[in-house]
Amino acid sequence: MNKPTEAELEILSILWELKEASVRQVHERLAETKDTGYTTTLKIMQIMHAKGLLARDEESRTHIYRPLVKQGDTQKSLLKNLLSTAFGGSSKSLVMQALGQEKPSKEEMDEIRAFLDNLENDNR
Amino acid sequence: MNKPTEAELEILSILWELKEASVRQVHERLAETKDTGYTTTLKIMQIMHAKGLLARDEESRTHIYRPLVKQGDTQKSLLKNLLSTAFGGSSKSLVMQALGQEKPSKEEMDEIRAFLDNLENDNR
DNA sequence: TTTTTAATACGACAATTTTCGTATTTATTT
DNA sequence: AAATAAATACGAAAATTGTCGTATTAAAAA
Repeated sequence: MNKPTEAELEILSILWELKEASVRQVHERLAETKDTGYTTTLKIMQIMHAKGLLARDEESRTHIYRPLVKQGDTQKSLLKNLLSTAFGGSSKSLVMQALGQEKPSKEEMDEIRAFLDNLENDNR
Repeated sequence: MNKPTEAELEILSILWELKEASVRQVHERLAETKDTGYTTTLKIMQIMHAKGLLARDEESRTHIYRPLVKQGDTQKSLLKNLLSTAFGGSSKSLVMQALGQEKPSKEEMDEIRAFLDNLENDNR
């Protein structure tokens, strides 16, 4: 399980949302926040395909790419890494920092509460 | 505010815990999980010092380093980045993944609940 | 059918990060 | 004092990542 690079993660993120897309579509989304050329996006997506991070459908001239890694799995491994390097393994402090970052809606908070309650009973 | 590199973060992490340490002390901790030479650790810490990430006391022959960036600030910026790239901005899903990762103690869970309650009243 | 447009392939360069060898300096031991 | 040990300084190579120019190929338009 190789950790995706920063640029790869940006692309994965777009594909997780769109499910599938052409290089151009991805590039256009990327261009909103970044200022790099089309061929750069293309190249990175080709590399990701070679690495097994993306599948691609070559039927039509415009290739269509899909993510091959699950968002959840990637999230899990990135968090695990961040937890140990930056948070000294304390999920509590991570969680509180994250909540301070972006306030969730009331509904989401309730979900989190429910999740906490489950966790407490559940013995792992 | 530059994002520390992976190797820098590992070192910061150790220094946040120890408050201050020599290169050798840091290197010995690093060596538990990594297999790189002493001079590599030294070099990176020198670079970090040059960048203003670490302070160093040169009184004795063995220099003593201290972190100059706060753990909280670094956590905040890393989380912000991760949140937008890997979690589509949803702090809820980040929080739930993190909780699933490492189950906090009962006390910690209560703190999180309290934090949630505060957050809900507080309007930001 | 010719021209233009839009896509991929590929290689090479640039930038950043990591790694370490070697020299030098300073302290400690014999 | 000489030899040994332990530290820093420094530069350069290696590895990784990001960038793009140019060639080629395929489709669409004229």
